[in-house]
Amino acid sequence: MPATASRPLRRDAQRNRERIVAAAREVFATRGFAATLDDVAHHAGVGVGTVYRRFPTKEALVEAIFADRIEGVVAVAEQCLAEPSAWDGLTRFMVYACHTHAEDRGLRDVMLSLGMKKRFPDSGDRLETVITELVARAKDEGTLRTDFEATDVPIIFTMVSDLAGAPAGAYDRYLRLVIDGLRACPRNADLGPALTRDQVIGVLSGCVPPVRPRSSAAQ
Amino acid sequence: MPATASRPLRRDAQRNRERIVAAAREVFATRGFAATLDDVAHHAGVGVGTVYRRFPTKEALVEAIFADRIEGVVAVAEQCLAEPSAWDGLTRFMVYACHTHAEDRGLRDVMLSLGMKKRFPDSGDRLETVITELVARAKDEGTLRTDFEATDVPIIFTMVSDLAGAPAGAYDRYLRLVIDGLRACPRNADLGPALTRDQVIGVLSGCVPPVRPRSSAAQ
DNA sequence: ATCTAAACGGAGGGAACTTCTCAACTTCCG
DNA sequence: CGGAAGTTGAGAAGTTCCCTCCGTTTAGAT
Repeated sequence: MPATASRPLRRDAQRNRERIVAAAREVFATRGFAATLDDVAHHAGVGVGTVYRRFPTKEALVEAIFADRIEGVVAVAEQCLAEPSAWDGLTRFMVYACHTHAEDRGLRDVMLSLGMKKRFPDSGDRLETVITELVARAKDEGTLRTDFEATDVPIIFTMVSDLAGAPAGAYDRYLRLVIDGLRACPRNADLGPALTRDQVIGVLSGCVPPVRPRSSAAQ
Repeated sequence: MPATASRPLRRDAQRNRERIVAAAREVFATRGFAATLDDVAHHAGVGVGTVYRRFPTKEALVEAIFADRIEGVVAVAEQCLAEPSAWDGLTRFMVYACHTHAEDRGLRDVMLSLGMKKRFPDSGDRLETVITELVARAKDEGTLRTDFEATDVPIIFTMVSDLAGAPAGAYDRYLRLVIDGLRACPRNADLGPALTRDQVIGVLSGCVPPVRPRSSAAQ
């Protein structure tokens, strides 16, 4: 699916575009939004100017790169809804999501900023709907503790994805630990009230670096 | 306990020193290591030059401010060892530590960087010893899952302290969730091998900003 | 009241980062 | 081969931040 193809790119330009996209995927995967366009350009073996010719802003590059990945995650989430066991569906989704976050820090950054609806608002909506459903079904089933809420899911993603840079399998260990705490069990502590959607967004925006590193903090 | 008091400070200097310390505590508490000395100076109502006269580097200020706090945490940890129930001792320590982290982001940053032994190496050693003991006792007691290790403790601190900026009580919710996953329980998943000490240090250094914001990433 | 060493302030040096531009050059392709 | 499309990479312009410098103020002893 080429971009708005008003005219086919010259062959070398096309080749460079592909190089840029490939390099950007790699660089964003390891450094997340913190990656710079100089990095990307250097990695692709082209000048920065070339990157800017193809993608007017860093934001545009991010969108070009992650659109399909995000859709992929949403698709998996929707598949998980079809799982016969609601518990398995929910946990399979969480494991899958954390796995992608650990593999690709850029994807993590995009996904965790989905709630703000600045990028990919449609995918964001769909994902929210699915997660809400997944949680509701698992509670109905009786396997998920009843004081768990859909808003907890992205928070857990944030917590676990701290470990993205860790040696392979580390995030897995802690995700399993957390999931073991999610089971309905009489010995469980009482969690108290869940965070509201807005509170979650507040927390997440503190954990995801902005695409443009300029602005820092309010007062 | 005045610093190496070769000569008593002039009264105005002493007053300013105290103001600086107080302001630094506040500013570091909210912004962590990311706080700037300009911030501190402004907050204290003095010029930056005054801060530098009293504390030769930012590092020195950090050490002056957090030495006693760190010792306080270590002391609590040691008290927790005396708790009759090993489980209560361990969890009380974890809750306490996370509480302090949520209240004071600077303290969090210091504590999580303790393992590198650059600052407060003695307190760091003592804390490590106590945590190891706390974990061992709870496993002996049979209340803590046997695949949990002492190296997991600081990682859990990191995960939960992501939520430090969140509305009051948020970190509490997720800490309780994680702790519920720590109980020995036949239904638990198998966690697999724990992280080594070095791996933990690697993870933590990725989560704690450096005091000096210069260096970013290796190649 | 005077005087001097101590303390002060805060502009700005310098280093490290960014994103993004532009004028000079190169490559493709009809 | 001519010219449009593409490339280049130094650097403009903007951040942020640590720390220094030095003219000015002031505490406090005489």
